[in-house]
Amino acid sequence: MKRSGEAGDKSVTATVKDVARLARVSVSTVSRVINNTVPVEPETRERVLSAIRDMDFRPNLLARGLRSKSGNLIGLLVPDILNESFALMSKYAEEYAERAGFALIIGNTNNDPDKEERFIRDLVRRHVDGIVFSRVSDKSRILQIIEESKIPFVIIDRSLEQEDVPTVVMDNYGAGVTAAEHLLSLGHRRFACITGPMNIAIVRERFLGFRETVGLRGGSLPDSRVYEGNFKYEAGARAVEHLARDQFTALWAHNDLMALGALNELQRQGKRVPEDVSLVGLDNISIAKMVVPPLTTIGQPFREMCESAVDIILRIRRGEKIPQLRVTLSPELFVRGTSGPAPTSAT
Amino acid sequence: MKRSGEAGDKSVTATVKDVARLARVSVSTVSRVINNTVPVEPETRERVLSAIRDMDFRPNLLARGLRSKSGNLIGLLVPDILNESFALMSKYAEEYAERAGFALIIGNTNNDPDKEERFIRDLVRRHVDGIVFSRVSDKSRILQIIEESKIPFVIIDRSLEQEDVPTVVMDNYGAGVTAAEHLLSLGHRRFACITGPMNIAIVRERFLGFRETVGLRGGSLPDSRVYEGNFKYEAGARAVEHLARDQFTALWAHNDLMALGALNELQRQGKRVPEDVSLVGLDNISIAKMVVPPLTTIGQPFREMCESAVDIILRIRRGEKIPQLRVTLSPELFVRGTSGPAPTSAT
DNA sequence: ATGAAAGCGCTAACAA
DNA sequence: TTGTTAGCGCTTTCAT
Repeated sequence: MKRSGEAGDKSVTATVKDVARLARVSVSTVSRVINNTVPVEPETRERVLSAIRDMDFRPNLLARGLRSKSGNLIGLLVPDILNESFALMSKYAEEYAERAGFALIIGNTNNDPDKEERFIRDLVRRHVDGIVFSRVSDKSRILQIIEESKIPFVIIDRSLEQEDVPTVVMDNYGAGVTAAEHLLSLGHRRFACITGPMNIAIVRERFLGFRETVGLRGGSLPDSRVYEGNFKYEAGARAVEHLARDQFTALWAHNDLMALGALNELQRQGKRVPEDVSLVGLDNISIAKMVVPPLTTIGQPFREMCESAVDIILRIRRGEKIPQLRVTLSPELFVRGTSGPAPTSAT
Repeated sequence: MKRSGEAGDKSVTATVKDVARLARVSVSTVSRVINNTVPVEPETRERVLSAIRDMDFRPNLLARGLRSKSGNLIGLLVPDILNESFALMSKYAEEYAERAGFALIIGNTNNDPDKEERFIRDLVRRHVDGIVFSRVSDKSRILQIIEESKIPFVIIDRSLEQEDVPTVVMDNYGAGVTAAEHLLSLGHRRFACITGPMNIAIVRERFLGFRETVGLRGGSLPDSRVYEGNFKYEAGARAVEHLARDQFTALWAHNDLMALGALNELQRQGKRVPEDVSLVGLDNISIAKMVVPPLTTIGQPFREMCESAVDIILRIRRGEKIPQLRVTLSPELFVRGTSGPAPTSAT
């Protein structure tokens, strides 16, 4: 049995053809009504719309995609969906994509360059309208695949050495400045820092902003008080063990997980936070405000970053010129319980 | 300029037609080689494969989907991607889907029934091969849409009143039994419980398993020591405030977030954990092992659940009969630092 | 074992 | 303003 074409036949998905028949117009007119491309006689238009309603017609996105090269789908690649920051990115990106009439297909690359490549290839085969990705690997091959595909793309949260690629990032240098200024304003002079992996560009930027600001304002941050971590909780604890013999009153960790690990180890050592040591994190993850004392931290502007990323994709797609290839957004400081005045005894 | 068809022309995506021309066969033969449908002369096959390699040909999934009703895509709907448990589900589901040759499109419904419906409708329009979803709303409309679409689906993690729907869940009753038995074996007799919202079926099951086991083995759990929470951190703290005047030595929270809130409030009240009160959670989220003392908890078998869910989708798709409509998997107990022997003074 | 041709459901020339 | 028609790139009869 083929489709019957009768009104009210909702059990089988209706097609433009069915709608056309019911509305007594051609399929192209149906298409015109759906897509608002060229004007249609109001009366005809009404007939079509009513037929669409009657049959509960919804255009097959595969057919549309095949024909018009747009399936209203945007791909998002994140390195680790278990990381709350990336889950947040997924959430916001999806919200903005939906608002613009696009669905979002999320790929969790699991920090695996091969998987990242497989994902990109899959997205290309699905002819997505754009790809937003937080890049993990530096294999230029991936960038090449995506550039060849002519699919609009934008890199989010991690910046590339290359400058000619659309990118949306937090002002990482600024985050370092913010952390330093907050602690300096509380009277601290002896600083320590737990960084992320130094081979990541944004990590170096964060550190630079922090160290330069500390230096400029008379604080001290010798190399012995800098610990290179890996963004994991355990690294924070290890860092504090490592820094234990050194005297410092202010500590900035490059993410909240390491800050939490550091907090835990500081307390285990009998140090009071913030009375003996002030601590600042970065990310503003949800547990940050649950620990005791609640963590002072810097929040990334993920909402704005995602909005901007989706917006850039849509602009490129429409053939618009992008005013600035690199969008930099400001971090936000959340002052809570782990930062306080520098101990007066410390000189 | 149309596609050139020359070997090595990778800048424009090659099509079956290009491959056919290069291999000097018809497009149908190319299709046969790709899909291994009917046997192809080894020599011809080699020619085709080599052409595919040369042109870096990858079938357009929209075209394939349009024609064969399968775009190798499975949809996953979760109520909140920020919830680590659902992020974990996304991760595992994606892994198993990829292993089976499918991509996963993740939808974050944000606990919004309307959004859930929009998502389902979108997935239907994309003709996905299956839908896995952790259901939020009880609007039967959604189930109706998805059933009408004839797309294979399975409900994961949340069970429905309806029995005739493919479902994969943890044994929630068993989780309650496990929690109770662990605490009973440590000598506890005076129990308390922080539950999730009682209108959720799995919450009632958890509670039932806990209460029945406690009752059967001579423990006490009066209604005054049962607090209905909402799965959030703050609810755990509130619960403990509420239960404060009551004497209990063992507390089970229906998720880790509430357990952590409870732990925090217990410590604030000066109660020692586990010396005065033993505490058990559920979920085994990553921070569970980071707090002090590390949280004893029950882990959901998400990995197996996702594997099973994807497997069920694929079976239905192949037209196989599902042996059991409802798959129930066992939880796992992780004994850590928040549970210990009942205080001897407590009678 | 292989090829020719039809067609999935849609959009976009091109005509009228 | 509307209809006719030709594909998008693939799979799948139906012949051979």
